[in-house]
Amino acid sequence: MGIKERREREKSERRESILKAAIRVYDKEGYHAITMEKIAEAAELSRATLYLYFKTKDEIFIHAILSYSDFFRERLEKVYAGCAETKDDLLKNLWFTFIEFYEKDRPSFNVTLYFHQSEMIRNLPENLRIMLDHSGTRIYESLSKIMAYGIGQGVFRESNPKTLAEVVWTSFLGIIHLENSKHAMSRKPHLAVTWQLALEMLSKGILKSH
Amino acid sequence: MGIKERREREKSERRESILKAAIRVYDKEGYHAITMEKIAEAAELSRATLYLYFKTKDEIFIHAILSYSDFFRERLEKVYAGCAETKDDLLKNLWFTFIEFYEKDRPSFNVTLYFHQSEMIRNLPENLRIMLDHSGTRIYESLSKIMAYGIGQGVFRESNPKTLAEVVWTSFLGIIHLENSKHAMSRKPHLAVTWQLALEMLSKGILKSH
Amino acid sequence: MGIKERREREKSERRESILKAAIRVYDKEGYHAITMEKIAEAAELSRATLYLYFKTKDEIFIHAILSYSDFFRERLEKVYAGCAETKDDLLKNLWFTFIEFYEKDRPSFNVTLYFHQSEMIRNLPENLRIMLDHSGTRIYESLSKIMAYGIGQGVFRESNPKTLAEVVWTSFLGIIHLENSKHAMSRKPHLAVTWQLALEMLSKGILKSH
Amino acid sequence: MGIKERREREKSERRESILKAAIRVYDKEGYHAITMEKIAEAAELSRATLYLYFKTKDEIFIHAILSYSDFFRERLEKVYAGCAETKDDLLKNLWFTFIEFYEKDRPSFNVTLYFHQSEMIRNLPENLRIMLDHSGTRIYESLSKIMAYGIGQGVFRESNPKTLAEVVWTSFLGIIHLENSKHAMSRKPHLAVTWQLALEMLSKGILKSH
DNA sequence: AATGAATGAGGTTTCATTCAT
DNA sequence: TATGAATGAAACCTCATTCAT
Repeated sequence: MGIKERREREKSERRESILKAAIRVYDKEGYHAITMEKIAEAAELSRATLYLYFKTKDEIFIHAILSYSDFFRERLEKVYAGCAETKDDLLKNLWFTFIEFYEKDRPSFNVTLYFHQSEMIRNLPENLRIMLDHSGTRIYESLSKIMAYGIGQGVFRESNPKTLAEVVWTSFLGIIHLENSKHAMSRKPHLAVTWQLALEMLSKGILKSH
Repeated sequence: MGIKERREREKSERRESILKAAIRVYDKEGYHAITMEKIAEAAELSRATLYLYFKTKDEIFIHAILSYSDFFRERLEKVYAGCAETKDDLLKNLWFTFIEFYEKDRPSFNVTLYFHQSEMIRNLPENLRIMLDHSGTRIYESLSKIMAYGIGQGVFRESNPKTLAEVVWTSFLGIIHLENSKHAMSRKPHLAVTWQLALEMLSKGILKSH
Repeated sequence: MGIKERREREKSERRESILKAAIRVYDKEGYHAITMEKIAEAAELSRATLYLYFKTKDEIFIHAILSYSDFFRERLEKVYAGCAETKDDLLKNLWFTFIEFYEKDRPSFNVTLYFHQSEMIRNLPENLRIMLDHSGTRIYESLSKIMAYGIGQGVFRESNPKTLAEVVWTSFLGIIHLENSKHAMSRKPHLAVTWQLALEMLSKGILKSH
Repeated sequence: MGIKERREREKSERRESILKAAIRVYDKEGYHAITMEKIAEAAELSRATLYLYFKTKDEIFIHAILSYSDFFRERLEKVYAGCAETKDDLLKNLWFTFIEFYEKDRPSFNVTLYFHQSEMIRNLPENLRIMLDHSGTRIYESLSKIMAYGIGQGVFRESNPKTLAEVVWTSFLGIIHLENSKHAMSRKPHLAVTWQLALEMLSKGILKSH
């Protein structure tokens, strides 16, 4: 039935708009300042209505993260699919994919980062924690596949692909943590420069002689 | 008079014990779960007494962090002082200093990391934010000095010392973020392994041919 | 739509009932003893609900006062409107209006008196202080108009109407202060007698002809 | 013994200085803002020391008031003693005594006024309440004597002396309440003018001959 | 489906007062 | 005598969540 489908679609759109509203509020005021009231306001709905779409406040954010993470994973899979063509530039390519992805939707990226902290995770109910864990794990799986490919092709040094994935990805995230911190301190950001050097150092190593 | 000095000492010890108690609570339950009540309990004092030593809850943590950071900086200065003897192993030496420092008092390290998030920073009153900022800045200054030395000695590749400091330090922190997250997810940690590989990759580079 | 109007009306009634509850609590226990808890109890609501209607505790009282003062001013305006008929009895008429008004709702009168103390005023946030000031000022304006009329008509002695208003009104209030004090001391009140004499003394002096 | 007496005297002086400190704090910040801490600071003593001289915070103020009231009563008794010489100017003389007394030490006057409110009285423990009541009563006794004299001498109209005392005294106090309120509202005071008119109005009415 | 109204459960902070030295 | 240190008792306010319409 067309009607039923329309209903579904509308419902789905409404959910989506709530997620966007939540992210918007986070971006403007930070997690602490977020209240259901503010999300509702941003979504132009009433507080009570939010509960028709999500059971709890945390659920809203987890869903926002999941959808965002899925999107990221798809992007990584594309990188993997294009590995053959990239070859020597695989690391560089991956790194730029990170950057591009971050730049496209910083608020969502930051929420995701924020919820992946132990502090947040610990306070999540079991079911949400598991969902979050899965989404994180899948990212690493995709990354690991790429690493494994690079190692197999002799592009990357011999090493455990999973661990290598962690090293590269946490290097990237570490820089973002730092820059966010700088931003909050009202200090000048150096994102591009730091990323550039990080990539270089990861690529060729910090030590001059090897 | 000895009495006055004893008083001073006791007061200082009491402050210290409150800071420790706060860290302990954080370690066990996380920031969200912390209440003055719980800190008081852990310190075996009444809630009101805490306010004799610190004006607000955040102040407690900031002071804990400052004292911890100072300690770290001293450690870094020692590394700097011993640069000449280290020479080629400078990066390795630094990295192990990080690890050693982290291992010695994880809870304090984690609190520090936690408060350096934008989320926390944003919600700090001006004065505490500035204190926190200073302490962070000084760490980077010490690190930068070491980097500058390494670059000057031809041990490290030509690069901006400050940026290099950021790259190395955020690599380290990124891994800790990851491991904390794993811990919260009840997953198996690989700290040592990841650190090891990260050091290797930073040292020699990820790419096989250069 | 009728529904919307009903909602509005109910909301307004609920506000009113909270104001009444607050006054009731004040009357029974005095300002010091008042807590949001007690007001809530008296209004048969939860503490949190009160905050849906008023932002702070003081706001509750200020609104009670404002509505009461407005009412008083209307009453004074009626006296003014009827000045012509009253003529020689203007002062007496006014004085009985005071009494009647006081008698009708002592608790509200006393709250108003209480908040007009410097002590209370000083501790009010700017916005509430201004509201309170306005309401007080308007009372004096109405009174002054009446005085001006009386002076113009040659009923009252030549004098500054505003100042005359202050003299008469503070005479009345002074007596109430005294009686309240007696009441609190569990001593016998003499309100009627004192008022009577005060009026007499004021009359013989204020009236031009004797 | 001289030593014992010196001790007594010092103790008494110390008490006095605490009372003064309390009044000073009240004058600067108002009753709400007063804490034992602030009084102690103003008296250059420690908080605990205050309790060596006064059992509770309220006791401090009550004693300040009592001493001030006694002083006032003495002043009134002098007026009474000089009644014969004053004769026709008795009311005027009395009124100026009020003013002079008020002007000499406004803070003390205001504290006294403040504590004579029902709100304060109600929250006083039995014993202090009684002390306060006595002091107030004695003032009225003195005033009544003066009134009775005036009536007896045919200067004042025939009336109940006690009631007349109340009328005159509350007229005066009412004006002070008003002026304090104005002050707190940052509005221009008219104390002198209002007093002047009040006296005039009271005079022409109170005096038998006109 | 949408919402206005209501609430329970806390958390931070302040202060008068006590007590051991 | 003087005081530093400690505390119990409150009070205000916020917010996620539920419910009746």
